[in-house]
Amino acid sequence: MESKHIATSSPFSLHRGCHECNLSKLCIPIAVGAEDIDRLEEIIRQGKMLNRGEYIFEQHTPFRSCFAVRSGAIKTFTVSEEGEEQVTGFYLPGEIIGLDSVSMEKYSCSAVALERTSVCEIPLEKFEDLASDIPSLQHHFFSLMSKEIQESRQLTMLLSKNSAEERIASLLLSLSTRFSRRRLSGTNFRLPMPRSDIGNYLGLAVETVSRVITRFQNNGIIKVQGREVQILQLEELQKVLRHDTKCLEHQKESAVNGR
Amino acid sequence: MESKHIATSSPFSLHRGCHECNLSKLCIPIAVGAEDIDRLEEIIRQGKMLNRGEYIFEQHTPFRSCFAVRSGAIKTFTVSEEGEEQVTGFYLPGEIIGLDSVSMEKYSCSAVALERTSVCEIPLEKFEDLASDIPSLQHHFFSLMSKEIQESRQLTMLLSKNSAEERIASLLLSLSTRFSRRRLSGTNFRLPMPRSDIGNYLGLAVETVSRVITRFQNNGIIKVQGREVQILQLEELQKVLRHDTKCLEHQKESAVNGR
DNA sequence: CGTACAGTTGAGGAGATTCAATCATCGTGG
DNA sequence: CCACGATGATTGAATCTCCTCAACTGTACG
Repeated sequence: MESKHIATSSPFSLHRGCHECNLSKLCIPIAVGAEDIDRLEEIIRQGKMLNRGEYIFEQHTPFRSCFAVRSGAIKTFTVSEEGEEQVTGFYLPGEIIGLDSVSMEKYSCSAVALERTSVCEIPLEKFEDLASDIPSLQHHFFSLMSKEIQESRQLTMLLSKNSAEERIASLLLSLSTRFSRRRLSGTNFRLPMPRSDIGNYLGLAVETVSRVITRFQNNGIIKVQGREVQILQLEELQKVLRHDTKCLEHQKESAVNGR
Repeated sequence: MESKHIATSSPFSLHRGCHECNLSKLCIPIAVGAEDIDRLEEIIRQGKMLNRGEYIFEQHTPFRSCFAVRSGAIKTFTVSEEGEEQVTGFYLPGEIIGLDSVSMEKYSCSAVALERTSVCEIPLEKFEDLASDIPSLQHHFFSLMSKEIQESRQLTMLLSKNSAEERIASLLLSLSTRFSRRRLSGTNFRLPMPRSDIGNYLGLAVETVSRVITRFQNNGIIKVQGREVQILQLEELQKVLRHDTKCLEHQKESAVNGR
């Protein structure tokens, strides 16, 4: 269970540059030619390590940098005046955090490591200069931010229109495709976050998350053991998201049928 | 009721440049020095007029430009595969639409005029070149996009954590501050959108929107006549948003008391 | 081996939805 | 200028999904 850390966060990989990073096709370097990667590397501080629970940055502190996740997993969240936490996102290797605070005075959310995690720091001031010089880099960064807006819109839509089942199906599918992109299994993976964070993120009570997951399992769509997830019927999960299927065969009936 | 249009969208103002536009402090030009505004004006197509119901751009068509709203009001929305509409935002003068599609192949949403509206077109390709040349412009544009992410996050939060009353209070307050920014009344204004769009945007049924508005009115917080809104107690509305007050004194009781 | 925390399960209740009917408003054409 | 249909808005009643509260189970860790 801890073994996967070794692969991605060994001391060696930490000090490799963007050239060697196997995430470069997902990350910032994708935008720049080989000759410009060196300039990019110059401004990026590589491979800062964090233990579970450690902060990458904190809400309301001065904004300096975005961060690329290199290994591990991160959650971002805001805390309202009343002290309520709101999870705004989960970030996996190859993804960028801090885009919502670019060109702001202060970070608009906090970011904490959900497990042992390494990140690359992208100081925005220097980065903006570089982006002015390299049009494709500016373009790519616009694109990243634009995607972030779209994803947030997606989530908004999910929350405003979809049932608990559909929301959870959506999250599972999102994780699945994001693992696949990194050439990991899209059907067998470990949830980096506790149920409470899932609920918070999706606007559901923990109990509801738990119930829905159990329901999915009873319907043979997934198999769950703690945080270990196995997607057995990907298509069914997609159907759930499309309002096609409802898996809410309330257990009453099956109970009556003596199962 | 139609008089306000004359002020902001008379043929004259349409062909005035950014220099004279009274929205320049809210819009793009804020970022550039006086000497650079001319270069900005060169690439911006000013004052395109649209009637209510006309599209500024349509989802899935090739992305070319962002648009700054000059007068009127716009709603953006996506249509899912099943044909369901999801309103993603309302935009008032001084605000920019299309940021969620920057550096994308195609528009990720459609934009239609909610009333007679004029917009300025910002062709992104040329704009990116200019942004490379003018660091403050690049910076400002990053900032705009970042704000858009944050606002979308705000909305997500609203939908996931807040009741119907709180959501509607939030929208009213948002409109109020946005009108104020333009030095219009923040307490007396006309809703540019129908209840159905409000409901769709806030993840509520039209009936719920109607009920909550009526409730607010019964509690003396606002006065509503069709789309004309008068905020009578701004502080109370803010309290609602902070979970402080609940205005759900269900009418039952007042009915018992013989009203 | 007990404490703490994460996750599951059950019962009951509250807020929002859905369905249905009614009322209001507005632009249009006779 | 008024009647008309259409769309938008309101109100009521019944239903349902999800939340809350509570108890319980499992698991990690000192």
